[in-house]
Amino acid sequence: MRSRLALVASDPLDSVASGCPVRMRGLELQSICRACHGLPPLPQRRLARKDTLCFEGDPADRLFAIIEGHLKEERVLEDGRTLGIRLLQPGDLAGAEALVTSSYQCTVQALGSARVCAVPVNAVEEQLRSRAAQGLALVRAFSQQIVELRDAMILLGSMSAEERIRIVLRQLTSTHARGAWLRLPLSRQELADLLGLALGTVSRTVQRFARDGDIELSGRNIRVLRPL
Amino acid sequence: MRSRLALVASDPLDSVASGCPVRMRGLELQSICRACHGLPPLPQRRLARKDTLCFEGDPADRLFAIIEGHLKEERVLEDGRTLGIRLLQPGDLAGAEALVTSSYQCTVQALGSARVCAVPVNAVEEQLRSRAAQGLALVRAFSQQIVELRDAMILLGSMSAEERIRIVLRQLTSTHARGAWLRLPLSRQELADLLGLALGTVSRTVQRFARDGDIELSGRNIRVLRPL
DNA sequence: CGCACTTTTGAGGGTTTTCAAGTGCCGTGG
DNA sequence: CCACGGCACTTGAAAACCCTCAAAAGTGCG
Repeated sequence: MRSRLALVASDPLDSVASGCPVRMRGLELQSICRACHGLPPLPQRRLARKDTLCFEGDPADRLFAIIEGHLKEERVLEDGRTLGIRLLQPGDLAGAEALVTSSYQCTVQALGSARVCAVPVNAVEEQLRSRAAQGLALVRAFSQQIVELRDAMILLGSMSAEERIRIVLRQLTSTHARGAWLRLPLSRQELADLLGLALGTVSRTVQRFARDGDIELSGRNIRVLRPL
Repeated sequence: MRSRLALVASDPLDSVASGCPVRMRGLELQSICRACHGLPPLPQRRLARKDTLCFEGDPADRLFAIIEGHLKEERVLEDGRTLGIRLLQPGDLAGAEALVTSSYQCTVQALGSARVCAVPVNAVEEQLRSRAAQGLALVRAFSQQIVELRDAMILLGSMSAEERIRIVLRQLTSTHARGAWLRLPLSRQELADLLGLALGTVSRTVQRFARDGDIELSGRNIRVLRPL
């Protein structure tokens, strides 16, 4: 399948479009695409685990589009605790607030190695003014983000610890076959932050799933035995 | 001030723009504006308390723009509980999911009498294709909504009952002078749903604020004595 | 005035947090 | 090669917080 794709994609534009999760969503923001074609300036950034794309309070001048890898969007509270907002996957956008605020309101950090396009906001705005179709694509992307944030609110506002953890585990393992081992991209603490729980609660609950035979654990590696 | 406005606004377009909270945000979605000028078809809807704009699961074919009044966006859970997502005020948009989903994911209900524009999604999309500037305005509106949803997540995910209630009360009373009486647009139950708390907890906590002398209560009427 | 609805208030119980100690894993350096 | 330290994870006990259930009091409206 992969080789077939390479054969078919003789036009570099098409090949990029099929491989780039951002463009596959219909978004072709000016600078992103220039980067995809390998022309300077390249707004792409490569990140290693724990590298940050932006910190809360930084001047917000870029919109980020995830090309590859997993990242998290989070916020540090006055008392030092951290609350995760959402997980970011290829194709997702971060830093939406750059369009309405002068500083970022979240920290975006890589969970593993990742590749991201950092598009200057004024390039986005310019693009929106000149190419109407882009407006629709970006509006759709944001609309999707709104839907996801509401789901996260349901999770935080109405579910027990067990339900929250079950849902995230289901989500994180959804791409793998039953019984296959996979390494979680998040530590227990990061999971706890994402779910608004205490570290201990996450650890205890995950262990209980394991005792009940739903999953098998080996440190950060996990294997789903029964559907969660 | 009101009479002065009427005098100045000789041009109907201007008078509408200054009076319409949606247009004041730079959004001039086709059908909305036609309605504002009093021409048919009029997509405006008038609502009384408890009237709903849409139910979860309804086919999602319109975007709603709040012209007047307060509404709430909420979701009913499988077990029958209700979780509020956010409060809607004039200028806010609801039903963003219409751009990416075929059915609404929330119920939008009026807290008091309200007036709303219901713009067909395909009119919005048409507008986005033909008038690039609209894209930017709509993207900004959605971006703002994302920021607000993240704030709501912080509230649900990391704050105590007392903090949550303090914040909503602060927000609801922010437009009034200290010491002035005002009627809350929400019942205790609705407040509880919005904050992911139980009715009893809300009532108890609000009473405690009153005992501590921060506020004075008389049923659903409230008066702030000390800054919350 | 009475009815329906909302709000207050109490007691008891369950879930989650906090705090703290212990275990296992892994890379570094002796 | 093994000892060491750091880090992530596990586990326990007590306490805090909030929920559930239930009854009584208050409020608004016909």
